[in-house]
Amino acid sequence: MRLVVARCTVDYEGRLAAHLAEAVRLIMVKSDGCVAIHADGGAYKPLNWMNAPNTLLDEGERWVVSNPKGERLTIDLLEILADELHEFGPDPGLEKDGVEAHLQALLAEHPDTIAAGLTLVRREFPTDIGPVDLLCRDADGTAVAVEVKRRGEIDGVEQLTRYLDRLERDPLLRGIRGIFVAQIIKPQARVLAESRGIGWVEVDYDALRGIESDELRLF
Amino acid sequence: MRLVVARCTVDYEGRLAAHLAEAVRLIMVKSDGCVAIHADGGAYKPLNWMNAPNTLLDEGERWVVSNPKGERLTIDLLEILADELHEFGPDPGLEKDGVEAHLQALLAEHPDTIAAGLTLVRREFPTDIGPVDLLCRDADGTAVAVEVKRRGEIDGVEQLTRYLDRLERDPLLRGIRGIFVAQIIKPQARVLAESRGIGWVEVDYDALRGIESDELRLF
DNA sequence: GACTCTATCTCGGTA
DNA sequence: TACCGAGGTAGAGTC
Repeated sequence: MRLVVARCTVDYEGRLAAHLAEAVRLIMVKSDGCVAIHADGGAYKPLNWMNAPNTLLDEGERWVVSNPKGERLTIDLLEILADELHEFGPDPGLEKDGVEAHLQALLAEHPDTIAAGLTLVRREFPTDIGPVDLLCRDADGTAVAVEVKRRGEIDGVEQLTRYLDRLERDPLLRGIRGIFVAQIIKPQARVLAESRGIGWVEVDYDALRGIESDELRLF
Repeated sequence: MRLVVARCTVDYEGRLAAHLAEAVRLIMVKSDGCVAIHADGGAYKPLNWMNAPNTLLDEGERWVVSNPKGERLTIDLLEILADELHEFGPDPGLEKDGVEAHLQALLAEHPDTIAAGLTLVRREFPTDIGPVDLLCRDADGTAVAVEVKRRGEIDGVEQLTRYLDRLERDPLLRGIRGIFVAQIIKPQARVLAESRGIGWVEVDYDALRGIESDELRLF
């Protein structure tokens, strides 16, 4: 990784046009060629960047980074304050725990925490516009499509509505109803769900994990 | 900005749990206190980060960054390869050109490029579920709600549908129709729009800019 | 390759 | 402050 601290101006031409007036910034060039310009504040997101694959043309006081899509990042270096190269070696990468996929897996194991009597038919049940998170049956044998989100917002209700629309056309699933499940469901999403006859349930992730670990303890 | 290159392990506990096994990485500490851990490859996004406001507790070989929301980032430094401090000064920030707001402004100036005879009533016309990009009238005096996107996808059609649903309840707007406008509209979005009686138009951003600059040239 | 959806989304606006 | 919508969304997974 090459780290350059320099007074510079930057121009990006591509999906939009953007300009950075003169200031001191960090220019990070990673070993895969991607370039990021950071200010000393704000978020983790750089002011400007160029992902790999690209080609960096180093003309000394001007760098031009361009990629096959026709995007171009031009960096004019007015004063270089530091320029260092570091060897990093490989990175094992990030291990995550607690994202939507995990919540979905927990719910698939314990569908009755969504609604009493619910049993799982299949996870990621396919439709022609994408897979439904959980397809279940309730105690009466009625099909139930479940959409799982970490945070329940209006988009999720729209998504479930589209799935229900498709699934209703399948004779085996006729009469299907929907349940929107999330750790927190925003008021607007609740209202929209209710107005469409879709149920909604807030689930407690930590409680689900608790059930899981209790069961593991039995073995 | 403090730049530390170190062999380290990192743990994040907060909105999820995440762990980074031992490797050499860049630890960036910006002057507003935010911390980002970068690998030497991949995208511009750091592996782990903590935004301001937060507090960094430096215990030498262990840093603990915590924030008021209860998130915590723990960095264990096994070997420090570089540790530098740079003064940056203020940053004038990024100037952007060519985003949706600009497209909307151009279309508001030239509503007839959307459909012949269209005149603007108001930009950002309010409804109780959010503002419609453009409210217009066509040559017959019929109200027309226009949703503008840079890229036309299914979400935009859903959004416009919700607005139309609301606007139809206003006696002054009864009979309102919708037009979905974008630089590129995906086939699925077209089909959905058509199935709901919503019109769609692809507009040429550069051509609109051309009209604009031609007009400026007259002054 | 195209499409879909998640994200510690981030970021900016507004009420 | 919370809510809402845009993003050069990026990135992963699937088909």
